[in-house]
Amino acid sequence: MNTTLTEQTIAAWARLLRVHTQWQEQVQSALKAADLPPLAWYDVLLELHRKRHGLRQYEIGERMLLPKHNLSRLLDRLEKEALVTRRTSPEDGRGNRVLITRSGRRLLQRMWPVYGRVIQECLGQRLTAAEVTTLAKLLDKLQQ
Amino acid sequence: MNTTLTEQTIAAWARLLRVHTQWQEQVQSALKAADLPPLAWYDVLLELHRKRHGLRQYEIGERMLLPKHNLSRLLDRLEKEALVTRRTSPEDGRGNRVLITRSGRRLLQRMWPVYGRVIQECLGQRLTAAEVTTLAKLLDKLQQ
DNA sequence: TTCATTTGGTTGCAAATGCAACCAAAACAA
DNA sequence: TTGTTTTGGTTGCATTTGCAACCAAATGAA
Repeated sequence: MNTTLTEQTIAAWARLLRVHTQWQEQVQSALKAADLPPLAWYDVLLELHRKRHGLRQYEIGERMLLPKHNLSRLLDRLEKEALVTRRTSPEDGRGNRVLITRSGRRLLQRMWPVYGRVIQECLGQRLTAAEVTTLAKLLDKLQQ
Repeated sequence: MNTTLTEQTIAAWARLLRVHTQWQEQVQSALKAADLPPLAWYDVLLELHRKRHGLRQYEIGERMLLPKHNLSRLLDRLEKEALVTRRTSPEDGRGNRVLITRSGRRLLQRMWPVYGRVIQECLGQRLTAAEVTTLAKLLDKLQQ
């Protein structure tokens, strides 16, 4: 097992952090320019969109790597805008099941073009298809 | 110019975001466990450490991709802990020049081992040297 | 010179995040 | 059964971030 930190490793690390902030800026400002809510809303809605029977709150938290108290209040905001509903869970009296609403799906559809365009501009356009694949593979190795 | 967003591009994008959050969690919790301040403090101090004559505030902001109001208050906190000093700039009456203090450098030295270890664990250890180099190159293409 | 514009930085207020404590239901143990 | 621990989720409070307005010095135009 290699324990020596190299310059290349530090460089890769620093670049990933920087790329991430740039992307974040691009996405958020594009969304704002289109008068759309922040990216986190999209993430929640997308997770829910995929599951016909909704998700438990903790499941969303796991998928999004979001601490529970944080998610709790994020859902408060989404619920206030009627984009999701919280229904007390039949299988577990403590928790609840979160479902996306019709207008939640509509919002998702309005956000995707804006988001997708930024992804293409920041990533798709700057690398060849082969490079993108390589990148995806490397990042996959870094997960979990 | 390629304008079609592929599945691979979306996958790479999503993975980078996820890897970033994981890293962030790892770093911050390691720092906290060692009773050290957040990563942003390290970043500022490192930039200043490299420049004998300090930096203008806006220069730090550019390097860190941090909005100015945000940086302004970050420096307030650092200054309150005597890790940096703000000196009114001789060359420009509006701005100021920020310098690292001796204890700022000491803090940097205490933070680095903790930070470096996480970098090695999350990145260095998980890829071969060649892969790290490839990753660094790809990320470089994505910058700016 | 004078006036308008830009730039570097700060501040007040609202919104979001982190932390710790909390509550109630579920799971486990005796 | 009863008592303890764990789990899912919420809430109060402090810290941080974002936004917009602001100030003063610098730059540029007339």
